[in-house]
Amino acid sequence: MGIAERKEKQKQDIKKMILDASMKLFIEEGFEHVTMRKIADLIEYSPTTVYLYFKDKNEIFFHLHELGFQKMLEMNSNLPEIKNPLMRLYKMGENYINFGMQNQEFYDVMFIQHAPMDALAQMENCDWSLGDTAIGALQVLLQECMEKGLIQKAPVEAVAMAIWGMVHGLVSLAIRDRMNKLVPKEKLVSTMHTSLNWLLGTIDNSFNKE
Amino acid sequence: MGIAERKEKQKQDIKKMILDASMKLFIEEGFEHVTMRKIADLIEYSPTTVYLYFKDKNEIFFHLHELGFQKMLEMNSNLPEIKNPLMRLYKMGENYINFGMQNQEFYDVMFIQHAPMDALAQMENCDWSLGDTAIGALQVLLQECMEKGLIQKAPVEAVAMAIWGMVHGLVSLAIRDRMNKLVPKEKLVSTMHTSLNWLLGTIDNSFNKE
DNA sequence: TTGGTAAATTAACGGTGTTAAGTATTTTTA
DNA sequence: TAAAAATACTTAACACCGTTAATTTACCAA
Repeated sequence: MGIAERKEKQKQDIKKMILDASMKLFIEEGFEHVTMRKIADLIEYSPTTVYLYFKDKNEIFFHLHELGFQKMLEMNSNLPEIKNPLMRLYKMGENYINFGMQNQEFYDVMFIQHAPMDALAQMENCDWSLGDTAIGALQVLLQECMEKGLIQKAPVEAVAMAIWGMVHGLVSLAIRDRMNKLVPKEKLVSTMHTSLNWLLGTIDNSFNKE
Repeated sequence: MGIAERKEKQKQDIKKMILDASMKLFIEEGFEHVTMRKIADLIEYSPTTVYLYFKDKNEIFFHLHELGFQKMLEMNSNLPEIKNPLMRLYKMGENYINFGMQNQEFYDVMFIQHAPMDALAQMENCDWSLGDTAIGALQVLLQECMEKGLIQKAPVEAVAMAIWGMVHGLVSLAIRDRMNKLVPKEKLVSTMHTSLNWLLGTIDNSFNKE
């Protein structure tokens, strides 16, 4: 039955077209300018056709949010080659900030917008596995650092939340225009790195010993 | 001219009615359920009348965002009585987290939503003075702590950004449902306090000396 | 060729922010 | 006090939005 296969492939192709169009719209014009009608226009179908491939708009954003995590993962592909876990931690934080600031619309849908979480709440498997995996990786890394005596021992969960909280806080405040006056635009990213380095420096044992 | 005064007062009364209605709506039903028509319904005027008192919806949210800062300031009224600046810093952070978690819709419009900043961008005085004042207070406090040798010396701006970033990151991740699985709901606030205490503990000199 | 199925569309519903034009109402002036 | 001017408010409409029901078109199997 090659016919069924081809049909299935066509279906996947159109799904991809829809996601590509959505991505184009929200990268170029921003989240709030992504509308079902504009998506339909871009792929040259009627608006209702989109609903044959996705349950609703939230589901589309859920898929975009997944693509965002994929992109983020690619950005972290330079991590495994860093042997020193503490250096890996520094780099991980810097990657996070850079990813957020260079892909603001992706960051928005991954960590700020309600839409993908609303879609998630209506799925059978309601876990935010992508996010939980990411924070899990941070916890494992922190654990390794502590075991090797590179950073001060402390409850891993609390430290992980603190670090994630800080980098997310910096990026999301910047994205939502709350840092416009505090730091000049061109120094924003470098100041964030300074803050991150300060935080990691305070828990860095080699730093404190000196 | 008592008439002009009375008219002016009436005008202010209606403005207040509009803001009260908006506040009621967004506290009880959430930000996205605040619509011009619902506001008009609540105050029993036609939708267009609202535009005679506010330029647009963003301007209404700007005023709500101001009221949020006022509420936050009230919550910090217990700070001046704390003589030890380091203890004041702890309390300030805890207040921030508590305010955000107890007034999620206010927090949303103050630090996450675009609306008030969009309104600000179209005003003659484009400074986000409320936000900048708040972060300024944090910087002054940190400066005092450093001068008295209570915490390790470091660039004030970077440390302030790190602390603000962290508490904002924690609260905003929670508000936007990114911590549902990571921490059980009932332990969320206490875990945030743990993270904050961990961060401040690492820079607390009295803590490190022991 | 016909019948059935899958895919896509048209039309519509109820909502949104916002504006232009028109109607009351109130105040000022002659 | 009556007419004119200014103020306050409403009605109607525009151009959107997400979403659904009903309908048409395109395709494949017998």
